[in-house]
Amino acid sequence: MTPVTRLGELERAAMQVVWQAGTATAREVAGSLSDRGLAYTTWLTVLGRLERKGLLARAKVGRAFTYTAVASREDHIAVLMQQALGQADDRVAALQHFARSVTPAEAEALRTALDGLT
Amino acid sequence: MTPVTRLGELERAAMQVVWQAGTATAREVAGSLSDRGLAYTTWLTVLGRLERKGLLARAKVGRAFTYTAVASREDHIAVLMQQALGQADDRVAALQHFARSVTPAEAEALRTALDGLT
DNA sequence: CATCGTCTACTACGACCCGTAGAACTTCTA
DNA sequence: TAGAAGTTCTACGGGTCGTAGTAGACGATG
Repeated sequence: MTPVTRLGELERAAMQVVWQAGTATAREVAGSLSDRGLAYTTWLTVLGRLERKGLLARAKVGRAFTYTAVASREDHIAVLMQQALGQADDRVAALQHFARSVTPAEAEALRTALDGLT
Repeated sequence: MTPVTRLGELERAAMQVVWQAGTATAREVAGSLSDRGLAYTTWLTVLGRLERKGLLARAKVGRAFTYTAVASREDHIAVLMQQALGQADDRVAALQHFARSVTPAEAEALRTALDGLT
């Protein structure tokens, strides 16, 4: 199982912007991350790669493309966590270890989320 | 925060062997994974890289080195999961999503693990 | 219609990672 | 002391990622 999602630093940054914005053009992403001082075409390349990887979808709006995340940030993270978990020999044991690594507030949130499962 | 652990396929396989065995020499790892038909020195390189990455520690025993995992598999996995979680904007929301992605049995295990927290 | 600004596609390069392994050096051991 | 076993060093080829230029498409504008 080749890891579904192997992102670089720039790619992750771009995803964050798109997730935050819901939808964004290349220019908006570039603007949002202009503190990095990178060329506009760099972001075009990054967004293109993210699309090829299936993380973003794009649609032409006017003259430009608009990028949207295929999965929500939370879903994406859940996939990553499941991927990590997939390396476990004993998934239950791994989950128990993980449970011990979250903050009390997060533990509480997890508990209620688990209780909320139908 | 540069991702602490970015492993390749061979590296992961070697880690699995070491975790399983508790401690292993290069030859033992090579033997365990001999179905891959790789040269002994390939495994030496892989183990060396894992040591450089801080995942394995080694100690001379007789003429050969013995490799041991620095962290347990479960701890390692918990770190990976936390790393994924670290990309969340809202950790609680991400955890809730994750909770919905585990099997019922795992949910049950998680619940009891959480209840067992002091 | 000619031109300019915007946007995209294509191409590229260097750094680094990983799979893969040979060559050479060290060190027991018979 | 020669051979076996083990290790270190070096290296190469493919892939990913950061980074960006160039050229081409398309629409607006005088």
